[in-house]
Formats: sequence, C-alpha cells, structure tokens
Amino acid sequence: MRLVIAKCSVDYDGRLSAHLPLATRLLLVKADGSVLVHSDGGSYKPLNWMSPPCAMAEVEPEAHEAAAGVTAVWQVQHAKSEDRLRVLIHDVLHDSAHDLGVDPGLIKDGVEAHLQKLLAEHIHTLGDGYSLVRREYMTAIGPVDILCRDAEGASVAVEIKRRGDIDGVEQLTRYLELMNRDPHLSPVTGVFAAQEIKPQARTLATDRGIRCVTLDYDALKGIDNSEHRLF
Amino acid sequence: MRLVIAKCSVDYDGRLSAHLPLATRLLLVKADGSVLVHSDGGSYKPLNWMSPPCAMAEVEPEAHEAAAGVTAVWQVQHAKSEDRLRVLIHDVLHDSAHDLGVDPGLIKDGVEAHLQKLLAEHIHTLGDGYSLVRREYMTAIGPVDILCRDAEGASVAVEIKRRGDIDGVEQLTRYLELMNRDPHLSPVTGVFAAQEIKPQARTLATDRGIRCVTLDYDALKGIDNSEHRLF
DNA sequence: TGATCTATGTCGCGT
DNA sequence: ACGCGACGTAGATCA
Repeated sequence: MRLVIAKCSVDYDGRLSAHLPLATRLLLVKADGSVLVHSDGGSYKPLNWMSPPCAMAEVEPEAHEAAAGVTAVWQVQHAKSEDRLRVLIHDVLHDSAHDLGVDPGLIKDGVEAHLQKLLAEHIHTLGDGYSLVRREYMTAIGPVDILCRDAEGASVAVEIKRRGDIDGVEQLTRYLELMNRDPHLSPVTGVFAAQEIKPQARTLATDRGIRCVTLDYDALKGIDNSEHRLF
Repeated sequence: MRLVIAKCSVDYDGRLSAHLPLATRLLLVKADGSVLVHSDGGSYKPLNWMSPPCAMAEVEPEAHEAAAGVTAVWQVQHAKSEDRLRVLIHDVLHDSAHDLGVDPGLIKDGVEAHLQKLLAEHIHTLGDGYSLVRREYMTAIGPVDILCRDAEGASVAVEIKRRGDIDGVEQLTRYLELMNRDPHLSPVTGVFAAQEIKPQARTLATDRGIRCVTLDYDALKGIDNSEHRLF
C-alpha cells in the first residue's frame, strides 16, 4: 500500500465524466493497483477512485500540463472496461509504502439472513400454534422470506427486513397478490416483520391488512441460547 | 488527516455487529473525526468505518486487553446514534498527520439527466407520431420523467431508468394509477424505458400493460450528432 | 456466468 | 428533519 499526499487534479472518464480541481488530497494505491482519492472530510466514499482489476502507469505529463506545473501523471486504466482515471500531480508532500499482507476479513452478525433464521426457528413468536412451512418459499416473482401456517392452518407469508420501510410492504403485497391467486395456498395473510418499522410503512401495511411485528434480535438470540442450554 | 499503519483488531457495534481479527491495516482519521479502516485490497469501501458526525477518544486498554498486547484503544462514538467503533492497537508502524484544507469538490457530467433529455428530444423513437408534452411532468406524488402523446393523441407516461428493475415499474404504476383518475389525462398508458431491463421487471410491467423499451444511449447520441451535423 | 437482493449502503434533492 | 430516488452503487448468493 502506497500513501501519497499531493496537490493534484483528477479526471475520471467511464460510465460518466468527473473532474476534481487542483487541491491537496490523499492518494491511496493498494496492492492490487486500485487507487482511491480522498479528501479530509466527507464519508468513507472517495472523491474519485478506480476499482480493481486495473493497472496504474506513471507517465510523463504533456507539454501544456508540464507548463501548468504538473510534475507527474498517474494513468489508471480498468482492465475490463474503458474506465480511466488520470491524476495530475503538482506537489508531493508525502510518499510512503507499507506492506500490510492479506487481511483475514470481516465477520458480521445481525444481518437479515440471521433474523430470518432465528424467526424461522422460533416461528411461534408470531402467535400460538404457528408452524413453519419453509424459508425462501419460491414464487414466480421471487422468494418469500418465510411461509408458515397459523393455528387454524391458514397460510401466512412473512417478509423480514432489518429496517422496515415502504418498499418492503410493496414487496410483500406483490407476493400476497400472487399467492392468493393460487387455490392451494389461498387465503394467504401477510406479516411484515422488522427490527424497526417506519411509521409510513406501518400505516401502509395496516391499511392493506398486513400485520406488523417488531423483531427483537437480542431477545430471539436469547430464546435461542436458553433453548440450547437445555441440552 | 492522520494516517496510521498499525497491527490492530476492530469491533463495530450498531446497526449490526462486526469484528476484524488482528492484522496490519491502514487507519485513516479525517479532520471531522471520521475513521476509515482499510486493508491493502478490495474496493473503495473500508473494512470498517465510522461516519461523521462522530468523536474519537484514545483511551487506556483494559487490563486483559493490555495483557493481550494492546497498547492503545481508539473509541469512536457516533454523535447521533449508538453506533460505536473500537480499534485495539497493538503495534504502530507509521503515524503521520497532514493538513489538506477544504476540497473544492467533484464536478460531474451526468448520465440519467442526459438520457432523459435525449429521449425527450427524440420522442419519436417511441413510435411514429409521438409528441412531447413535457419533461418532469408534476403529479401529486412526484414528477413523471416524460409525458407525451401517441399518434392518436392519447397520453403516455414514460419512466426512464438507467437500469430498469421492479422498483421502477412500481413507481410508474403509482403514477399511472393517479394520472388515470384525472379525466383531463385519462386514459394514460405507460412506457418503461431503460438501457437495461431486468427480466422480472419486464414480466411485471408486461403483466400490467406497460410497454418496455430498451434505450440505446449511443444510438440516441448518434441521432443527436447526425441531426446536429445537418446545421 | 448471469440474475437477483442486501447494504452499517451513501449521496443529493425536494418538501 | 424526513422521504424518495439515483448511484461509476458494491458485494453475496444462488441458479
């Protein structure tokens, strides 16, 4: 990994064109040749970048560029597309290289897949007598997160989101509409389950007769743990 | 901006939990207090991060952490949520600070806006006799990209996407439903125009009587250029 | 490899 | 501040 602090301007041409006027920035060159241009603010997204696979070449500035004070040009070309990044370097304030080795990678916990698994395992939290039919129940327009049956044996489609907003309600509505055309399943009711449900989503769901359930991830994990402890 | 290369482990707790095992990484602290943890590969997205507004405090490692070789702990707390990042630093291989000043920011040359403009200028590519009513036709629930009329004078609402997926079809459906309640406009048919249309989106659109049109950006540009060349 | 879906999405705009 | 749509979305999973 190479770290360069330099006064530079940057041009990107590819899916769109973008230009960064002359200013002091961090240029980060990774081991795979990818380049990130960061300012001293904003978020984790660079001002401009080139993703791997790509190749960086340091070329001579053209005459008019040299005349304008450009001392070096980094030309970064994507390997599989026409995407190109040109960094015109004026002054270099810092330049260092570091060997980092391979990263073991990120371990995540608490994403939608975990919620789905936990709720499927404890489907009775939706109500007494509920039983799981299957997770990822396939329909023509995509998989329903959970299909189960209530105490009376009626089908219930469950859509799970980490954050429940209006899109999720629309999605579940489409599934319900389709599934209710199937005489083997109909009538199918809906449950919209999320750790947090936006007021607008709750209103829309309720208006369509979809029940909203707020999921408590830690509580579900707690049930899981206490049940495991019995064995 | 502070650049630190260090052997460290990282824990994030907030919308989810995530952990990075001990390894050598770049720690980037921006002027606004935000922190990025980068490995020497992958994409422009950091392995872990904390977005502004947030505050970083360097605290003493706990006894068991110190015993495990931790020499310093960065505790980064988001200002408006419970999101927290803890960086346990073992060895520091590099540490430097740089004053970058404020960045003038990125200048973009848009794509979607350009596509809309091109299609509006060549609305006849949708069919003979089509005429433009207006771009960004305002409705109660938002602007329709293009409103035009077909050869028979019937209203046609056009939704333009770079990538046409199911959301775009839903969006256009909402517009059509609303506009068809307006006796001045009704009947309004829909055209879903995109550079690329996903099969599921095409199926849903067709099922709802919405015509799908694949846009060729270069061809539209070509028409544009050849027409310009006439003058 | 292509299609679909999630994301600690982020970003920018309009109300 | 909130909602909504675009993004050079990127990344994972599954057929």
